[in-house]
Amino acid sequence: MSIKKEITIYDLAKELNYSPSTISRALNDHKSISKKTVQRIKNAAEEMGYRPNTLAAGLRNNKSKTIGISISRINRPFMSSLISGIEEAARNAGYNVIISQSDDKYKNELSNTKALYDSRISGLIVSLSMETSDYKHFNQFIDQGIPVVFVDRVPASLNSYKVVIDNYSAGYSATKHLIEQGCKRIAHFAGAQHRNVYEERKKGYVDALKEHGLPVEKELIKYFKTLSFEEGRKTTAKLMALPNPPDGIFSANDTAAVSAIIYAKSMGIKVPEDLAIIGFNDDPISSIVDPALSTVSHPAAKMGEISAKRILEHSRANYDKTISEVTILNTELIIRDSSNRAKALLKSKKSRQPKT
Amino acid sequence: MSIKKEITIYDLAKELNYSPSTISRALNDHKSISKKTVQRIKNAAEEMGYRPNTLAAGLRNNKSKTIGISISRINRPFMSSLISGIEEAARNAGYNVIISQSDDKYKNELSNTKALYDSRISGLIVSLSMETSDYKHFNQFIDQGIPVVFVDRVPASLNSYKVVIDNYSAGYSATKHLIEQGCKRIAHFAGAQHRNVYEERKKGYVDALKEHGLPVEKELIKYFKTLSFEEGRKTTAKLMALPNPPDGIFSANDTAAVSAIIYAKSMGIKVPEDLAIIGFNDDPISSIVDPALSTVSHPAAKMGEISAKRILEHSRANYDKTISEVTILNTELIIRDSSNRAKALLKSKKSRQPKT
DNA sequence: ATAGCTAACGAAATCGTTTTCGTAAACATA
DNA sequence: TATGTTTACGAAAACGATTTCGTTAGCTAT
Repeated sequence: MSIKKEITIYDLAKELNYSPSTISRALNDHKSISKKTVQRIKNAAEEMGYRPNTLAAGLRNNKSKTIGISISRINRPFMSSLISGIEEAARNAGYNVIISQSDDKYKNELSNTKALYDSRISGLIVSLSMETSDYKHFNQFIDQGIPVVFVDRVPASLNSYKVVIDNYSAGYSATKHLIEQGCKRIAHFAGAQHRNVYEERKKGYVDALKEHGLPVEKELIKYFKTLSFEEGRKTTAKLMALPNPPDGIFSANDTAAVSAIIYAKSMGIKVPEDLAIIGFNDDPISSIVDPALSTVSHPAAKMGEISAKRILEHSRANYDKTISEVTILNTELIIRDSSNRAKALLKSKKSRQPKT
Repeated sequence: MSIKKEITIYDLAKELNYSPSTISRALNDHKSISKKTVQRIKNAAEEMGYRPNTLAAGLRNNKSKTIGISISRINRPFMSSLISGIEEAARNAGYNVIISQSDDKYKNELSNTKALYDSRISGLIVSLSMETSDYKHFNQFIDQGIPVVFVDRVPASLNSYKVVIDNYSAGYSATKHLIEQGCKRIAHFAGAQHRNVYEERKKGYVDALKEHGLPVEKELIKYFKTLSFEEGRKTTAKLMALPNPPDGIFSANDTAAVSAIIYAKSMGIKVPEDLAIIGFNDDPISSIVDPALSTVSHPAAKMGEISAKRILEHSRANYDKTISEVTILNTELIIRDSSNRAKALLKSKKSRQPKT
C-alpha cells in the first residue's frame, strides 16, 4: 500500500555525516576506509534497511552481477542439473543467473547471446547448440574481457575456459566393457560429429574395438540427428534386421539406448544375453527401464558449479582477458543389467533350478 | 581487443540533430513523435548499431525487464518444463528470466525473493517451497504493484495471480479410473497436506471413493514427506504387508508410483492385475517403466507460458495493483498399462492361447 | 485579430552508485 | 625545518535512459 522510500547511500551519508563516497567504499570493503568506520556504516545500513541498487551499480560499472547461460533446452536432465549447479554457486556469491534456450538452433544462440551481451552479464556459460559451427558471436565477450565458459559441448578451436568430461575415455571404457561381456559385433549410436562430445565418444569406441582386435564396421555405426527415442527405435529396428545383427550397442545417449532396450524387448530379443546395451548420461530413465540401463554418469551439477566458479574467479581477479583453461572431470561407468551378462546368466540358472 | 565504444542515444541525437529526449521517445514508439521521425531514428539506430542499455533504463524506471522465478529445484521434469515455457514467452517479449531455487526450504525462498526484489524484477513467478506457510515475503512485491504469479503450488489465501490445474478433478478422475478397473481397496500416496496440490488430489480421491460406495480407510492413506523413490518403496512394502493389502494405488506423483511398480514386480505382485497403479505428472520415467505408468499429465510448459504472459500483460497495462485472477488449466488422464486391467487380461489370454 | 489548441520536439533533472582526483591531517624521515 | 608518505576521507563527474515541464510553430474558431 504505502510506497516506502528506498533508502540510498545518500541517506546513509546524511545520517552518519559521511560522504556518499565513503559509504560506497565502506559497503564494498574498500581498504582505504578504516575498519571502525566500515563497521559503523554497515551497522547503520543494516538498521536502516538499506538495500543496494544493483541496477545503479551495474550502470556505473557497465556490468551487472549476473551470469548468463546459453543452452539448448532446459528441460533435459543433464541441462537442468547443470543449471542447478550454476545457480547454486552463483547465488552463494550474490550473483543472479539468467538463462536462454537455443533449442539447438544457431540462429537462436546468436540472438540470445546478443541479448545477454546487452544485459551486461559478468560472464557467459555456454553449451553449444547442435547447429553452431561459427563462433564469432563469442568474440564480443572475449574482446571485452568478459569470461566465456564452454561446458560439455565446446568448440575445438576457441581459446577460452572449458569444462568438460573425458568423452574419449568414457567411450573407450563403455565399449571395452561390452567387449568384456563377450560382445563381438558392437554397434554405435553416434551423435553429430561436429560436436566434440559425440566425436570423442565415437573415437573411444573405435579405438577400443581396434585395440581388442575387433573390426570397425561402417554398417554398425549409425549417425543420429538428435538421438531421440523415435530415431533410436527406427535405427535399432534396422540394425537388428541386418543379416548379421549386432550383439551390443554403445549409444551416445540414454534416450536412444532406452529405446533400443524397449524395441528389443518388444521383439523378443533378450537384453543383455542377445544384445548388451550401454548408454551415456545416467538420466533418470536409465535406472527405471527394465533391464536397467548401464551408462556413463556425467557430473552435471558439478560441471555447472565449476563453470560458475571460473566466472566468479575471473571477475574477482579482474583479468582483462579470457584465459584458456580446460577442466576435465571424471565420469563413472555404471554397470546395470542391460549389459551385465554374468548376472543375467546367474539369474537364468537360478530361475531354472526350481523346475528341475 | 579494441574496445569499441557503445553508442548511446546521445550519439544518435548528435548525428541526427535531435535531442536525446526525442531519440528515447522515438525508440519507444511514443505517440508525440511523428511517424517519419520515428522511422528515421530507428533506421539510424539500426545502422549505427545502437543497443539499448537496459541497466540505465532500469535504473531510471526503477524496474528491469526481468522476470524472477522462485521454485524448489530446477532439475525436476515438471519444473524444468515450466521454466522452459516461461523463458520462451519472456524472451519473445524482450524480457530476461532469472531463476532461484529454494530447495524446498522456506529460509531459501525468503532470501531468494529478497534478492529478486533487490534486482528490481518486473514480476515474480513462484511455485512455493514445501515448507512455506507464511506469505509475508510476497507483500513487498504486491505493495509495490509488482505482479506475483503463483503457479501450481499456490497459497490458499493470498490475492494474486494464480495459474493452476484442477487437482481435485484430476485426483477424482484418477481414482475413479481405478475403481472402474475393478479396484476395491485403493491406497493413496499423499503429499504434504498444507500444499494445495496434494490436499486437493487427496480430496478428489476421497470423494471418488465415497461417491462410488467405497470406504475411505485411514490405513490406506499414506502421507509422504517428499514423495521420493525411496519413500515410495518403503511405503509400498508396508502396504503390501497388511493383512488386507490394497489392490490399487493412486500416487500424488510419478516417482513414488514408479517405485511402487518396481517394488511390486520384485515381489511377484502382478501390475495391474493384483495391483493397479496410477501416478501424477507424466514424467519421462512414467512411459519408460514396465508396465508403463498411467498418470495425469500436467501442461507444465503451458503453465509457464501463461504465467509469463500474466506478468507481461500486467506490465503493459501498467496496473498499480496486483489483480486476483486464477487460471485453471486442463489435465489429461493418460491410461497406460499399469492400470489397464482389460488390456492385461486380453494379453494374458492371448499368450495362453498358443498353448491350448 | 486574438485566444485556444494541437503536434512535435527540447532542456535539464533524475535514478543510485562508483571512481577519479583530490585534500587535509598525522606521522616519519633526512 | 622541510619534505615525503600514509591514512582516511570528500567533491563531483560520470554511467545512459527517461520524463516532467516546457516551448514553438501552425492551425482553427470566433
